[in-house]
Parts: sequence; C-alpha cells; structure tokens
Amino acid sequence: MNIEKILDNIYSLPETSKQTLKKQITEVSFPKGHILLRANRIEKNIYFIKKGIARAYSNKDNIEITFWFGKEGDTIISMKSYIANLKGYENIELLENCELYELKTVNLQQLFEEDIHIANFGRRFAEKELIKTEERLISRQVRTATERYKELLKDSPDIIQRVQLGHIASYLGITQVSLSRIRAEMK
Amino acid sequence: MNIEKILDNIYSLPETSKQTLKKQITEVSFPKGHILLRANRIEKNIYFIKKGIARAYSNKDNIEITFWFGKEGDTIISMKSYIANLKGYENIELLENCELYELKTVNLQQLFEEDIHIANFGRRFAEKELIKTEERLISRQVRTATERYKELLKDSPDIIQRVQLGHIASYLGITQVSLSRIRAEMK
DNA sequence: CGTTTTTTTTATCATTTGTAAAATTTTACC
DNA sequence: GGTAAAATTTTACAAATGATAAAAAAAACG
Repeated sequence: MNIEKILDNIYSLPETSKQTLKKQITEVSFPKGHILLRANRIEKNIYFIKKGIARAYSNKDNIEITFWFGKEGDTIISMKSYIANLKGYENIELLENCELYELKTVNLQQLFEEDIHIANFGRRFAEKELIKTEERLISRQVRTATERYKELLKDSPDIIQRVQLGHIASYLGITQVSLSRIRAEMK
Repeated sequence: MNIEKILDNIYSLPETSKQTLKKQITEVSFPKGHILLRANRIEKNIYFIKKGIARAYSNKDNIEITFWFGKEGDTIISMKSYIANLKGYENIELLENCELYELKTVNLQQLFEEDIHIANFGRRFAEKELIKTEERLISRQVRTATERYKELLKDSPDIIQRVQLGHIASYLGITQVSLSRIRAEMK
C-alpha cells in the first residue's frame, strides 16, 4: 500500500500540507524476524507498513505476550514514546520481510505546531487509533476467547493465514492448547 | 475540580484560545443513578467531571459489564460518537450525585478547524485517552486478575472505596465471588 | 433504633482452562 | 526429495475459576 493512500486513509490533507508531510518520509526495508522497536526505550521513529506484517509483544516472566498485529496500511509506533516521550512497553517483530515508510517523530511534532491541517491530521490519527484500541479492550472484556477468535477470523482472515497460532493464542489471551481446542470444536 | 484545571491538565492553551473554548462549556448536575449516555445512540455532548464518579457498561446477555470508571477531572464521552459520529457501546451511569461540565461536540469540532491551538488540544486529548486505553488493554493481557486488582488498589484506591465490588469485579473481568476470594487471600 | 434491602463473603460442586508431554503435521533447507 | 526443525494438535491430569445457594455483614430508611 503506497504512502499516498495510507495518509489519505488517516485524514484528507490539502495538497500543500500533504507534500510538506511526505517530504519527511523515507522508505526502508527489513527482513523477517527483525526487531524494529524495543521495549524500555524511547523510540524516535514511527513507521507505516507498505508491505508485510508485524506483531507487538511484551515479556512477562520470560513469556512473550502478543497484543497487536499490523499489516499493510497500519502504523508501527511506540505510543508511549510518541505521545509522552517515555519508554514503551512493546517489542515490534517483523513476521515477514517488510517494506516500510519511516517518519521521525520530532519532525512530525514540529509540523503540528506550524500547520493546522497537519495538527488535525495528528488528531485524527490518535482518534482512529483510540477507537481501534477501545474496540479491542471492550471486545476483550465482553466476549469470550472463542467469540474473539471468530471475530478475528471474520475481520482479519489474513492474520490467521499469515501468523502462527502460538502468537494468535497469546493475542487472544489463551494458551495454544485452548486455541487448538476451539479450532477442533469449530470443524 | 474546576474547568480551568481540567483543561490545563489536557493541554496548555494560550489564554485567548482557552477563553474561546470555555465559552462553549456549561455546568450541569445530575443525581446518583442517572444514566448520562446510552449505548446505541449517537451522543452529542461530552462531559468533564467536576465532582462525582461514574461508570461505563455494556449489556451482554442481560448482564452488565463495566469497563470504565471516571472520577473528578476525567472525561465522560462516547468515543464512537465523538470520533466517528457512530452509535456508541457504552451506557454511562453516575454512581454519585455529580457536577459536570458539558460541551457540545459540534462546537468543539468547529473550533478544531479554526484554531490551531485548539486542534492541538484535541490531538493531545485523544493521545492521552489513547495511552490510558492502551495501558488498560496491555494490563488486561499481561496481568492476572489478582495483579490488576492490586494495581487498581494502588492507582485508584478511591475507586475501591466509592464503588461497589460487583462493578469492580466486572471491570476486572472476574465474578464477584472470585474477587471476594482474592480479597480474602490478601488479608 | 429496628427493620428491610443491598452488598459481600463463604461453601460446595461443576466446568473451564492450564501444564506438561507425546504424537502428528507442516515447513524449511540442504 | 529427504531430513531436520518448527509448529500444531492431542491426551491426561492438575489447578483455577465459575455457578449457585446460603449466611453474614453493611447500608438505607422510616
């Protein structure tokens, strides 16, 4: 997915503002398995996924807990770093060879102060991420693991195709054995 | 908590912008038990809590599932309504007699287009809510119910004082009986 | 202050989910 | 294509959590 479309999906910027923003963005590539962002660091860049898939995870008692998947069009970001300039909780691992668009946080923040359209772009970005995060939180609270698996299957069938089930089980908050049981019952 | 302080906590606005925003805000009061916002509606107002406490809940198979508590300084909002102009998932119940500041969403959105400082205020607001929501999601994924109870006890001891345990159990994602067991073990 | 209602705790039993290990299937790579 | 490695499923057993009911405690109210 190209950068033009990714930006437009977030907020419809006037052409001049869009050009200003695009000037700050470069293309980068990393292989499968690369750790793009690390927990307990203040990360300086954000990324948009042109091609590939990634996951965010935290370590808890030497166990990796996956809590996010991203694919084409999604943003890879340490929210804590971006918003509060604090160390983040997430490691981001690329699960496929990835092509990414890179943007330095400081440059974006500079533009927020100078251009009202880009400020509203930034507002819209945070708002959209907020809705997604809230939806996941509520889903987690209200639905059972089985329901959430079916929801994922419906909303993101490609995630289930492209990501190994151990990560998906972790994301759903259950063990791989439980996920196996759920899948067996659905046949 | 007065409106001056609430706004300042979100984003430090220049005095003229702050006055512009404050002109759109009025004070209202409602009794304990009042349902301020309802699920499956597009809500037109947002509220800041001057005094009192509230919870958000959804209904699932005739059971109320609480997923948020707000107190002095917090914002009561249907994110889906505010951000996407769509019906929200939450009912908001006031758990005490409340004094609130009311702001019409349309008026705020108008100001986002006109005043870069207010646009950045809106960005900051969404970003801060995002961090809070993300923190809760990760906490839910990474920590056990017992750990989350202790976290709540540490971060918001007043919630546990002021809210009945049935709501807190629901918020933690466990039954009231389980919460009782957790509390018994901690003595 | 005493009564009623609501909230919280306790006890018992059933169900779900987790842990560990083995069996099977799929994938990666020489 | 064959072998090794990795991923997934299955099984057996243990631990945790839920459902239900009932008792105890606390709060609300005349």
